[in-house]
Amino acid sequence: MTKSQIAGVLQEIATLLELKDENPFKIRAYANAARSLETFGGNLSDLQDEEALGKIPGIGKAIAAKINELAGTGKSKYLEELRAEFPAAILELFSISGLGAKKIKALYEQLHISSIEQLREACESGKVAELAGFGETTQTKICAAIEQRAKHSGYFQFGQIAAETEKLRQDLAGHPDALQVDVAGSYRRRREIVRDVDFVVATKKPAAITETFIKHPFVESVIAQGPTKTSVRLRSGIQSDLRVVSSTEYPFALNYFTGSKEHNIEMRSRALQRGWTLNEYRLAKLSPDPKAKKKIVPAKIPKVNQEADLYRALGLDFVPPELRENCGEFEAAETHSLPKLLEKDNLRGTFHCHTVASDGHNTLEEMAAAAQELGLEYLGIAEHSKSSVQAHGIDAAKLREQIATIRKLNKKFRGFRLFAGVECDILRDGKLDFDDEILSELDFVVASVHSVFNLSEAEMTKRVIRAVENPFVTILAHPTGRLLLKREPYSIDIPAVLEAAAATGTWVELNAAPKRLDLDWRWWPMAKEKGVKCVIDPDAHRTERLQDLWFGVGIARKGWLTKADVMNCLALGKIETALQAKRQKQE
DNA sequence: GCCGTTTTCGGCCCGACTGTTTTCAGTCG
Repeated sequence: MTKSQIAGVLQEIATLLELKDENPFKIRAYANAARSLETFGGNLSDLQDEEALGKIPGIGKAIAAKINELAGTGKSKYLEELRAEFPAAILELFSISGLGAKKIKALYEQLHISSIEQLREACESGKVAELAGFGETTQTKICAAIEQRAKHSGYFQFGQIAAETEKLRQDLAGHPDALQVDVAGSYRRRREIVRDVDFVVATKKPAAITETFIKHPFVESVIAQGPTKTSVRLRSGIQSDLRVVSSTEYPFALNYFTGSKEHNIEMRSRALQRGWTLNEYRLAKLSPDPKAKKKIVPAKIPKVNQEADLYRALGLDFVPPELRENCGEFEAAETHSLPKLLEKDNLRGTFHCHTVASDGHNTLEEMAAAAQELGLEYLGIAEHSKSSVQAHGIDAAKLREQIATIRKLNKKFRGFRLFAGVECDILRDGKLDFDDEILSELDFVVASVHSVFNLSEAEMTKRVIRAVENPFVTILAHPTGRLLLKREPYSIDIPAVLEAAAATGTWVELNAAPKRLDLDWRWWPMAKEKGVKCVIDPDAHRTERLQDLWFGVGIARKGWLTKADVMNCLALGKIETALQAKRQKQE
């Protein structure tokens, strides 16, 4: 079982414990452990090493033993016992918004409802409204939530909602009573998948801001509305929450609603250690607890005008939002060792773009012009190779033609260069789709898997490593092949691939297309530790998509990467040297 | 079930909104 499958099992245990009305802290322990395991970026070669597992925060003796059992046998006796108590489909009821463990338990015990279909029938026949604690309104809301769920999965790719979000933010910021406006939440943390969009607004006239928000043309319906908090459904299907606060409260609200939840918990516990309590409005002195054995004398509360002041008050350097996942940022912020993260302006060029020669929509000239407009000094063209028939992959003759055209075009440019490359398919056995002779004529080679995704982990890993070991391969593209919300990554041993990339000096791509964002941010700290270099590519099939680089920068920042870790931060002269050096390394 | 610069026991983040209730439980983030 993989790390993330095991994390899934731990989460399922937590959910089932909730249904059983178990001790809430026990439930939280399992949920925390699941998340902690999922996001743990450190070296964890052996999931059966209980001692190493126990060192992961949130995982103690009992859970370490269960992980060990899962890793060894693929099963958990404890999980099976829990599952036996409820019908399997009952878990899907948790995806209906407005339903939690208590209500689901009541529906199951009193109406024997254990699936969404049964729930819909019970609502339609009016039985749900008759239950104690339920009513007509709840019944109607459940019906609406079931419909909503059928229409949208509830999950959105960051890139799907970015434009809408930025526009809404601008419109709120344009309101004369809006003093400060930010998007908070997972959007601000640049998560690849978001469930909602959170706005925080500082104002003296909360009602006016709320009114503007709910009347915005993007808003489809109002879910909840109060004096400080409003929730709506946008036309795209995503939920959006607005919080309106005063200017003094703003830094606290922004910090709180940016999260992550785990980050907030740590922030609050750090406040408690200082004798303070932290909420979304302020830092306040704890009222003395008469039951406490030893008294904490609260320190004086410093003035907080912006988020950075709050971090300073808690003995921390400012933590960039992308790092707020409780994955080591506190240790680093405390010891002044947070990295200076990559900025968008650090990028000097990019690779891996397509043109009309394969499945792109623009010409070489158009792509080059668009890249220059973005201020880039170089652009690498990498059409699909002949095996990718579905993507109109090109053969050696056509590739040679393109090389010649690129060389000719380059004579016309000043301070800009096109690099001739190819996105060469990695065949089933790890051989490349072109022979070394033609690869050697190119400036760079991107290697990627586009077929036969269902190999075993061992076979897939061997296949990709074989490609990485070809001296002409410059970049390993989208290393897991995932399509967010659509296709799972193929099974592959990423640490082993990173090891091979480090040994051969092959750059690993951070594919910036919002549907990919691959390699995932969770792997980059390990990649960096192994000495692997990153390259951020938009995989653009049309000129506008060059701007996807922005999404890639967000993910690189989440992966703790700096300018020095990303190859395409090199200026034109230096990248030319680096491309040559990569080849000479093994020739 | 986890955790410890005070701790191996006794805590565990905290508030908004809703609906069904007459003071609060459930859900959500």
